[in-house]
Amino acid sequence: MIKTKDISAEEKILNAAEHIFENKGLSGARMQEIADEAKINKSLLHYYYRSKQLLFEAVFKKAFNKLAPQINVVLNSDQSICDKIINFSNNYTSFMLKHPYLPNFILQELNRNPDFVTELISVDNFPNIKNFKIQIEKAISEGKIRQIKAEQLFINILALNIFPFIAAPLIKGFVEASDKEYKIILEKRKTEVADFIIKSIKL
Amino acid sequence: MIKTKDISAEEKILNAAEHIFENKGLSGARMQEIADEAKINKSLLHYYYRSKQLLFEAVFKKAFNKLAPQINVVLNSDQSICDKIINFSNNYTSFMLKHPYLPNFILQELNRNPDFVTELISVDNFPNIKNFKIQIEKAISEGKIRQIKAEQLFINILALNIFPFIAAPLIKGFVEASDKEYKIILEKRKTEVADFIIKSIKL
DNA sequence: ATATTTGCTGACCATTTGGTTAAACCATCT
DNA sequence: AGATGGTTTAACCAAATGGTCAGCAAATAT
Repeated sequence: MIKTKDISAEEKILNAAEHIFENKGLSGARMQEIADEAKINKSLLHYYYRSKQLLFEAVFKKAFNKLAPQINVVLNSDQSICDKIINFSNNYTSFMLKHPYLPNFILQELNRNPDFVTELISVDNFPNIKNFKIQIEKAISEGKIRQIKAEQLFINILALNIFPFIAAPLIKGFVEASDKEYKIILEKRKTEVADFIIKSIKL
Repeated sequence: MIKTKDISAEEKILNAAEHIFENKGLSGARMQEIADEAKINKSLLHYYYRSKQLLFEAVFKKAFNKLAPQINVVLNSDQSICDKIINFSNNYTSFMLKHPYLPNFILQELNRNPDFVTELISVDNFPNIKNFKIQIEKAISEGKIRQIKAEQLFINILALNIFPFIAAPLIKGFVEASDKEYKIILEKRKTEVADFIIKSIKL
């Protein structure tokens, strides 16, 4: 039972908008549908957020701010490379199993409107590869891992962890897995992915 | 100079629809916009394709039929595992550099409407993991590669190759790469990815 | 108690959008 | 030349959609 009584209308709207936008995208979502889900009048959407575009941006930024910290653990924490890979593969997959819509939503809208990235970069602590690059180069020169570009390794880490969520419907088809079976496959990836990466980069 | 005179209206429509749908998605695309791009009257869209939904499905199926054969090279050809990985990483990236919109389009619309997969499975040679699974299990028992589930390896191969295209805008932001620089990174992945995978699964 | 601000709603509006229809156009056949 | 059948277009339409506005309700201030 969710207490809907004691959360503000503004919050109810944002929650409803999250749900609808994440499922249907900016252009597929309807203001009326969001109002219905929030169980308030459509006018109230505009009262609090002025326009569909602004409501969407509020939702998008909220979503992005859920993901950015996870990426930053890889790029800007003081863990060892191995720990980063192990922890990220574990934590990210756990998190995503609870929010499987998120990566698809963010990537989709970012592809639709690439200029949006420029806006994101300027604010907050937008993930940046610099520190990670230094760490990787140091580890290579110290003989801890094999020669590899930080960018390529970083892309690989993201790809292996994020892609299974974005491509879920397709992969389910290829491997003939039910929702339940696919969830098991994803669970196994928590350790499988880290293993896979480390086996590839160790000397 | 493209000869637009000698291609049929039906074809012009499909080409225009491809372009618009791939950029804006089903709900974001406008019939009028497609008509404008095809330089024909909007009514003609309905004359040839009846409805937006049917036009979209024609575009989607055409797109999917471009991708399926590439996947099938991995799943259903008689190459060795290594060759498959090397060839797929090389061919797929080359192909995608020419059609960078494709994977995003397909995955997006499949996520929006997962039942669509069910339809796809029934027709044509929809990629299936069975043969690949046999090949992997044989290679493991023969001591050619380390122990690994075929599903997991397959997901990894797809993830490493496809993800960089889907997440392009985001990654560009993280690694501070221009379009040109990012393209170079992708070019390098043609061999980089195969290397990465093989290093991980060899004994 | 009354005034004033803030939260919320129903009715309404202009525009957009997918889709239809009747008529014009045009090549081919008789 | 005239009939025929496929192709193309302009004009139109009903429904949907984002958005506005005047007013009601409820809280807060005076």
